[in-house]
Amino acid sequence: MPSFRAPRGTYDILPGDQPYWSFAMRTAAEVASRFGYGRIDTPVFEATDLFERGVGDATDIVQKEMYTFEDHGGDSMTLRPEGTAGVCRAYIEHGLHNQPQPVRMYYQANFFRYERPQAGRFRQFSQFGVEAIGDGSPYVDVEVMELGWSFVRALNISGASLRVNSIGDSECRPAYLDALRDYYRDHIDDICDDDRRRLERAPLRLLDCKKSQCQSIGDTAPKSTDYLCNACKAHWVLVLALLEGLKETYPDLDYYVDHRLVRGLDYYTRTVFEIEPENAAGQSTLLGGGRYDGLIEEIGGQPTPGIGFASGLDRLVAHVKSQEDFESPEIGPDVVIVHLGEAAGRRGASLAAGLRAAGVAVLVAPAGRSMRAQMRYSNALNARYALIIGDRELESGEGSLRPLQEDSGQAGVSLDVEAIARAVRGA
RNA sequence: GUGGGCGUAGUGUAGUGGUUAACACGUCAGGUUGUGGCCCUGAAGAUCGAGGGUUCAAUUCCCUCCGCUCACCCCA
Repeated sequence: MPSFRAPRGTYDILPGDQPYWSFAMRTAAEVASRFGYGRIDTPVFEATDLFERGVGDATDIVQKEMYTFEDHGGDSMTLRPEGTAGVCRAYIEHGLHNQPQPVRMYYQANFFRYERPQAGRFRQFSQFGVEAIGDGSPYVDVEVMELGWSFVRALNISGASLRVNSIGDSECRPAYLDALRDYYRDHIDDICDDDRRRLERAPLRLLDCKKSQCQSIGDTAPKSTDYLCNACKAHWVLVLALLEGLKETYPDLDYYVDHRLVRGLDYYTRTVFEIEPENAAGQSTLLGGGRYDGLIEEIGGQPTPGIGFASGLDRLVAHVKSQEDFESPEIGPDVVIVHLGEAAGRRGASLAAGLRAAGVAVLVAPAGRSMRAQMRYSNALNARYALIIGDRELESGEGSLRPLQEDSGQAGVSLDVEAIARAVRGA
């Protein structure tokens, strides 16, 4: 056994898997820019306070999942467990409220949470997320959902569904929570132990308990949308109307209101949503987000509305990989130089340098191997051509260029960069 | 943090209370004179996760630990 392995909950992405990742990341960037979102990168770590205040003291993330450390100056720092707090911090810090609102930004980055790994859940994970800050209108809510939906669609993931809900705001939520607690207190004997603990600490979470006994109780629990204040109600109604309108463009948009949809972070207000794959199970949420109208103010800015989502790239890539229709490019070098003898080796090395400088992808076969071995090597790398240089070629000044993607055919080519580059590109 | 499953070469697997732990893929080397893919031959590569125990003897039985994995929790 090797003495070192990737830390628990982390993994290596080897060259062979990179095509899946570049596809996902390229798609994310394309979709985001189509919607007018500009990329933002923020630091991997931030002041611990930012997350405690932004994400919420009471959340599991803050309570037990953060990678927190004290730096040498004595400040408490934390590896970012999510993306929104950092983006909002940047919005405030750089005065982005002076730009046309809303400010639309996206990120693609790694995040860190100390959790027990399982399928689709890692300690270092990758997210593509977007944030639209500075406009509280329902139009933006639906724009963000549309963005998320088209991203998942662009990844060729079919059968996904969009769940939406509204959990109100600071105005109307307290009354709803009271109603919810009252309801569950009446059923205190019927719910599971976990739920009894949740009752006071995180009442919203009662709703998405997976145990069957609790499910049926949740079904008849008070609905947040019945407790919305007038402003939240109007917002919600328009969100639904716009969502319905989206179906003109996306007839397969499978969205539905889920009264049990709540989210784990404290900052969410009003609209929340998730996209799940066809066979949802375990850690399957592909994308989740919502509105966070109190967050900017909470971390020291002017009251500013915002909405966004984050999608789990690790999970999305896993889906892409499982769908067999993904064709990997399988790209080899243009040329592998096969050389016999030291003089030919030196000549080959200098030709390789010249060709690379000219933009041709070239490898020199490992020195000291037989010609047969070098040819096998060229073939194994899926090269387009083998350029053979031995004593004969050195003397005549003409190398043998052998196409490897075809059964036969071999031509002489003058041993200079120009001629070889032309021959390789020519075809 | 709590449960279940699993730990044999780089990868995927087989196997047995007892002499040199097997197979496939991969890697490397050969298959005469300088030419790949298929094929053939050979080689390297495993303290059988670690430690302890039972036994004349353990990779195989038992315990502990570690690791991986799935699920709960929570979330992307």
